[in-house]
Amino acid sequence: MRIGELAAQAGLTRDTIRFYEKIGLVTGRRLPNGYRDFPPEAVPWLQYVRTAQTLGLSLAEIARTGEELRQQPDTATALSTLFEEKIKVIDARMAQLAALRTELDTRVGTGCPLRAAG
Amino acid sequence: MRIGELAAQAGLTRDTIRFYEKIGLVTGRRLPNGYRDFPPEAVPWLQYVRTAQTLGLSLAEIARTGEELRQQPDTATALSTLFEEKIKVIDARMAQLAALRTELDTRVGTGCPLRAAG
DNA sequence: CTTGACCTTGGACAGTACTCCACTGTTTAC
DNA sequence: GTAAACAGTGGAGTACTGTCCAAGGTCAAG
Repeated sequence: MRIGELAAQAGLTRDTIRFYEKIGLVTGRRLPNGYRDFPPEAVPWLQYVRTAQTLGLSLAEIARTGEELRQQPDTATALSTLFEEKIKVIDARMAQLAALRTELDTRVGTGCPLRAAG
Repeated sequence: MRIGELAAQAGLTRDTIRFYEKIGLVTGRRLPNGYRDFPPEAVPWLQYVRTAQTLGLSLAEIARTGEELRQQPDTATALSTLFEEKIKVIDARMAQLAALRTELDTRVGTGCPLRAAG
């Protein structure tokens, strides 16, 4: 798959994919003419990258994840472990938000002291 | 309150507060000697800024919130409205995370196709 | 009256995540 | 065989959110 098709399928620009390749977030082969050639798995991988980004992970962290994945002998197990970890991250973040929500909720109607300070 | 005390109470550096002032996120008067002088309300305001940041709001958006607050005649009501809106943001984000969690959950143990694509 | 803590400004620098550009080469369609 | 669509490179530029520094002014304590 060439860069244009990957870009279209992953919902990114070609420039973004070249940037991702530069920082090691995706890897691909080269065709004899020099064009990049990506495996089909690059599509779900980039979708996962998006997912991980919305979790607040930096691209560097996500790239590290990819590294680890490639070094695992049992990829399926490694993936499950990875997802379980991500779920923990989500749970922690949701708890954080819930606490924030409670805090704001109690402030509604109280007129707390933020007046004119901004 | 001078900048150092505000920084200490809000858990920020002086440089950060100067930066926030530059982008209109906090405002203060000046003492005759040129030192910045912040009102006590700046402390909870900056704490709110932190809160809003963890909600994923940019500093520009938060600054706009502050602007709006200052233009409201009934600040208590305006604040309640504001908090209610933030709670909606939280709820939306939590729903998003919950969906993500479900997605990852179903993938655990299935060995889906991310193999070696990173 | 000096020392040290605190304050000022302006500007440089950093890290993240892109985004755009010019210029050039390749492939595809007509 | 030529034009359009696609690909490559290198490098500059952008937006955001700070962080650090140098050079200097202010103030309280001893």
